[in-house]
Amino acid sequence: MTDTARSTTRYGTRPTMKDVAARAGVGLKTVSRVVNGEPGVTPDTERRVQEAITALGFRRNDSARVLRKGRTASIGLVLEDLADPFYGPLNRAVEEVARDHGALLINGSSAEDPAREQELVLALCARRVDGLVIIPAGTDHRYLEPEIAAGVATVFVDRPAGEIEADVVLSDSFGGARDAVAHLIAHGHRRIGFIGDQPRIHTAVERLRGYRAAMDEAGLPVDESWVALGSTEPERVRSAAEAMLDGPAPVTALFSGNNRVTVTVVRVLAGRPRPVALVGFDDFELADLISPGITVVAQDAARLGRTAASLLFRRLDGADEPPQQRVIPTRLIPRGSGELPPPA
Amino acid sequence: MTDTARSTTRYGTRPTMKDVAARAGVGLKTVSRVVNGEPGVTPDTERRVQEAITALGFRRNDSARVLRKGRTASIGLVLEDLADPFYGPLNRAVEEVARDHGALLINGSSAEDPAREQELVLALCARRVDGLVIIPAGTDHRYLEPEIAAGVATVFVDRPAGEIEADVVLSDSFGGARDAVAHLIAHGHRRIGFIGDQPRIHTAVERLRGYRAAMDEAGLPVDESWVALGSTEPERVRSAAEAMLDGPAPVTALFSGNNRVTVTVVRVLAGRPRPVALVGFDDFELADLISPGITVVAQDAARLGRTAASLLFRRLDGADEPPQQRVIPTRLIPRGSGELPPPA
DNA sequence: CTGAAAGCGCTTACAG
DNA sequence: CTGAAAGCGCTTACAG
Repeated sequence: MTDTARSTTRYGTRPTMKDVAARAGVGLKTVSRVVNGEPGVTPDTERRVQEAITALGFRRNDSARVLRKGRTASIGLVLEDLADPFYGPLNRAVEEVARDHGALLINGSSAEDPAREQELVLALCARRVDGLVIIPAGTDHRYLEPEIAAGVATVFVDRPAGEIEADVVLSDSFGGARDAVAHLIAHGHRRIGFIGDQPRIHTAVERLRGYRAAMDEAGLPVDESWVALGSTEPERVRSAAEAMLDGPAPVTALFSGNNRVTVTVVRVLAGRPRPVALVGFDDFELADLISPGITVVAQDAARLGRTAASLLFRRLDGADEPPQQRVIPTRLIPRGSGELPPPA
Repeated sequence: MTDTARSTTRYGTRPTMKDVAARAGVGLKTVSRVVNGEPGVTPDTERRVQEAITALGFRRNDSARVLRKGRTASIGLVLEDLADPFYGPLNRAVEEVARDHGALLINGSSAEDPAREQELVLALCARRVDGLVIIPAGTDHRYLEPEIAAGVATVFVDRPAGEIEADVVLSDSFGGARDAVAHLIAHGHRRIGFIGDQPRIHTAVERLRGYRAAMDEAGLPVDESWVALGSTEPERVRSAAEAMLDGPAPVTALFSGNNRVTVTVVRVLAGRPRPVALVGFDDFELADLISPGITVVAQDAARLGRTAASLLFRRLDGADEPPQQRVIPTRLIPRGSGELPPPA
């Protein structure tokens, strides 16, 4: 049956309310009432309509409905990479909130490319999503102004919007980084390296600021060879780490600026005879099972997502407050690698 | 400006082609031509229309377009949990293929709940997605028959569809499990335990079948206390592992049925004095940095996603072949834990 | 090169 | 309790 049915009814042949109405011998509006569970239909009429619906395999076309209703009951989430485990819990948290509000989630990766971010965001606006949760790749979001003015609720997460005022939900990158570095200092380190993400990324800059603040508060000088911002490609991170460890002013501890950097640094350190202390920004699975366990500054990615999505739906429910900034605290989790002392 | 503009133009006040036409002093169809880059508009007219578009902040409403065009240029992906790192690369791969075909991706988690899967899938059908990629939670997909008959292309991934014929892309669970267990046997083990997912999940059953086949081929008996299928909750896995290790016929090696099981088993083994061999189904980040490195049977999740999405778009492009089944090979990666010998 | 009319599948506003 | 008409914002098919 499948093949024939498929080839003959393949496209555009779905039954409509009009078809159901004709088959049930009622008006269009009556079908609409039954489909939407509105009152004012006799049980007998309702039954006839239900039978026609079942017989024809009718399913309401929500994209027609949307056109009349205004709201699409869908939101967009633009993040950097759907494959990055850091974004999984955030993604899921946004989905749960959307689901609670009866909305679907359209997802996309910017691949850290501002042009791709813009293309994706504007495609979502063209689909008339009710709102957007954006982890920005770009630094200029003025392209969103007409959309926001037209009523597209927009919340930025993890990094702030550029050149426009908008709601934003951030982790405490500065505070978390300062805690991490202060932790290493408290364990006796004086020469500490920082390997972070590209300097155009807000969190990288904030974490560098936290690193400098902790060093400064302890009265420790920072040799500029101890700071390396750049891509998170393994080769770049590896050579940055090696330069710091083997350079003229070798570091005794490293602070890595995000989970991708940490992973590479762990690999580099695993191949070395002498232990080097390490604290990483971002937690990751099994960090406690490596030996020593990796001390991290954990972000609460699920809470980041939940907070952003809740804010979004508050806006959609009509909240008309000025743009807000929410900061989610981080948590230092000691596991061993950050408590290693400097060599005697 | 933002606040006033937002509160006055908040909803439903986006400019339409009609507004653009009025402002540019042209007909509706001319605006449509300019917006869609169709030929047959003089440069001068085009310029006037473009000016009106910019002045009004017009953006074409794709959801109206969709209603006329038939295709929505969107596909749905229903997986188990957006937060699960295993699905990240699959998700991203599906997105990339969708993007190559100009389609957006609507995402959702079934939370391993058949009712929620169905609800989500039917909501996607109501939105008239062109196609669906489904990692099924349920075992009866007859509810999809009218949708498939109406032309919704559907591809199942990771687990087959239940009670209907449909395209499916699977990892070689049976072969991978057999390889894993044969590997342990080759390293001298005779008493090997298997801790897997719930028996209603197809992959769990296939992997159990692979386990039994390998044992059988080696002429080894299987004590039924060595097999435990069930939830992947840490408590369940922990007690299953402990029962096998401390029971009357203690195992010397474990084969864990998926990444969540493996993670818990690694934790259990880390707390034990005597080394126990382990091979896990599914690779995970940093598996090589734990000591010993965790030997795994790796699935190619990205290829799973890419294959499924490509098949989907082939269907959308009119391919009218009978339902296909594609099997993606797995790969055993020895890292140490699977090469541990049994105690002397 | 340009545009008026009809229609996609629903909901809204209204009348009986 | 029921339904005919108008309209959401586009595209299609056609005419000038």
